[in-house]
Amino acid sequence: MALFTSTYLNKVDRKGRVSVPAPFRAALDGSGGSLVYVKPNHGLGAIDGLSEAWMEQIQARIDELDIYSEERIALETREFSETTRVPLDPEGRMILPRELMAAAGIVDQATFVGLGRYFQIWQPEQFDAHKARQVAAAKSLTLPKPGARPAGGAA
Amino acid sequence: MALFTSTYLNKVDRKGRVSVPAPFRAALDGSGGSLVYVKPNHGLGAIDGLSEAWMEQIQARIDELDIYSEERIALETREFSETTRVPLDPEGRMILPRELMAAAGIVDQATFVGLGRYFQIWQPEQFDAHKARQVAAAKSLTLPKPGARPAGGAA
DNA sequence: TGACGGCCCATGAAATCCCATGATATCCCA
DNA sequence: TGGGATATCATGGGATTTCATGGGCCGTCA
Repeated sequence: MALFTSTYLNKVDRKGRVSVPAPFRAALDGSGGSLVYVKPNHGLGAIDGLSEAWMEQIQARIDELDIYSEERIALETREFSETTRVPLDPEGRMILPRELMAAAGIVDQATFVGLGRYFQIWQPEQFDAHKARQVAAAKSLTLPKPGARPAGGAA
Repeated sequence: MALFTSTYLNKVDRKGRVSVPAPFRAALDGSGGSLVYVKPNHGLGAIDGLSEAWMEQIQARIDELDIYSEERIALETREFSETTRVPLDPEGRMILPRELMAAAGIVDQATFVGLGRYFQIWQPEQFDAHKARQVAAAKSLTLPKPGARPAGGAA
């Protein structure tokens, strides 16, 4: 699965269309076709962009939980009920759902941010601020060898 | 996985292209294909060059963390949002992203520095100064035996 | 009918490919 | 082992394609 990396600043035109950065398109194609799943990220005030393959990952993690458990229902609702499947036009553009644009504060520019397995779409200034915070927060974080860390929560 | 060693001074042409030293290319090919991932090294004012295999290592470690955990988001942002996947042309050249060149102070020459598992790209004079400092600092350092050092050392 | 989404076409800038050059390396064979 | 023939490499330039962006037109659905 190709990784989403780097950040790109693109314009949103009058019709609400934005070019998905070509490298992101390639990564999306590789995992299911020319479409994206978008979902509001309420905690961050951004939009999450997911590939078909990643959606399945999320489902797989949810499948670890008991059916009908409160946690599972809450997560299912959060992960899927607000997620929209968005096709790309022949030029590789997507139309951002209006509520998501509004919630993220996006008007005529959008920053696409690669985060490995998925990406985010931000109002440019908000992303700059967010990134500064995250880089500071990650300053002293290290990446242990696989297995060196107690598996988080489920196991 | 072949190691990156030695240092090379190459020209950056008008189009922003630089030849990746042939031995580095060989090492990159061996670990994923004719492409490099580049990432600003803010602490040093240089550019880090990573192989596909190395990036996959990083992703694999991040995959151990809970999705949407604060730690994971911080690391994803730090590791991927500034990292660009750069393909090599048929002659083995790469195009350095403009922001990275600017951040590293590179204009028309670049020093490629092998550092084992990865390499760096420097503005030549800055590297010379850096190297002098490093050699001095490393003078009395030893290399511990495998396993002799506790794993989780936060810098 | 009017808003919206889909398609197609057009444009300039940038990236990519392909070919060419000289300078080193490397090889081969007597 | 010398020395020419052959690769490899870093470099340069021109031609071609991709990419992001903008606009227009048309069908659809309420």
